[in-house]
Amino acid sequence: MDIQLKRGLLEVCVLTAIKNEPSYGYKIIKDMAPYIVMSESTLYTILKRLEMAKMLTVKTAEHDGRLRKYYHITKAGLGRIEDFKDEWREVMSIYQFVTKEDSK
Amino acid sequence: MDIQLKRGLLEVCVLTAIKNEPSYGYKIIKDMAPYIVMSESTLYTILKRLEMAKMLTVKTAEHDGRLRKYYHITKAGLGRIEDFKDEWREVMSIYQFVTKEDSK
DNA sequence: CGTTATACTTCGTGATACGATGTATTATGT
DNA sequence: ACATAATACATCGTATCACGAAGTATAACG
Repeated sequence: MDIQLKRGLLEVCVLTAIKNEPSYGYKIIKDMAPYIVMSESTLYTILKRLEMAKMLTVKTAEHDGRLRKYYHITKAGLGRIEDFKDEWREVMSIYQFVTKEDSK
Repeated sequence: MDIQLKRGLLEVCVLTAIKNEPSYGYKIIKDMAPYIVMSESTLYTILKRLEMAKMLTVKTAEHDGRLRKYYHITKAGLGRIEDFKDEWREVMSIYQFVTKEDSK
């Protein structure tokens, strides 16, 4: 998928992936894979960015002797998803501009 | 509109704006304004990029004593629009992932 | 005669997705 | 038993790209 097209979607996808229950990096990538593929470096960058923006919080926990960082969505994070949905109207209007058969 | 969300759309919008008839920078911006707002620096950067990619060709012409650079779409440009439409399936699948009410 | 509209250009900057690379541990296969 | 893959996270450098700012120039308008 075109990288430019992904740019507006990745953040919201990550938030969506932790919306219903907290998750951790490795699992987020697997869960999103059927919809959108992202590299680990991208994911962890985004997670850090979302944490800085207080859209999620992090809790480190041990699982089978291995550390996992669980990401929990915040109200700001949920708000970000809603904003995205609102903006989608504009996106669809642009899509229609592109797909409408010639104005002639 | 969120700048990241625009990234995957701008190029295709520009191509769409010259799809039915050749146009020039200033007019393209005006024509697209109802759908998507872009600055002049952005547009001219994109036009140059699309020219390099041979998705459009340029013909300078005089109009009322002022120069205008008319941009004509090429087959590659039309192909780019079609590719975009194909990719839209994926985009919509992502949108549904984001908007589907909780998986519980 | 100044302001706005038309028309295009260049420069620097900030945001950001990605590949490459690295560190560790656990699981699987042969 | 030993190698390979899977799990899990982190960091660095790079390329792409939209944008604001600033500039050049002419025409139209009031």
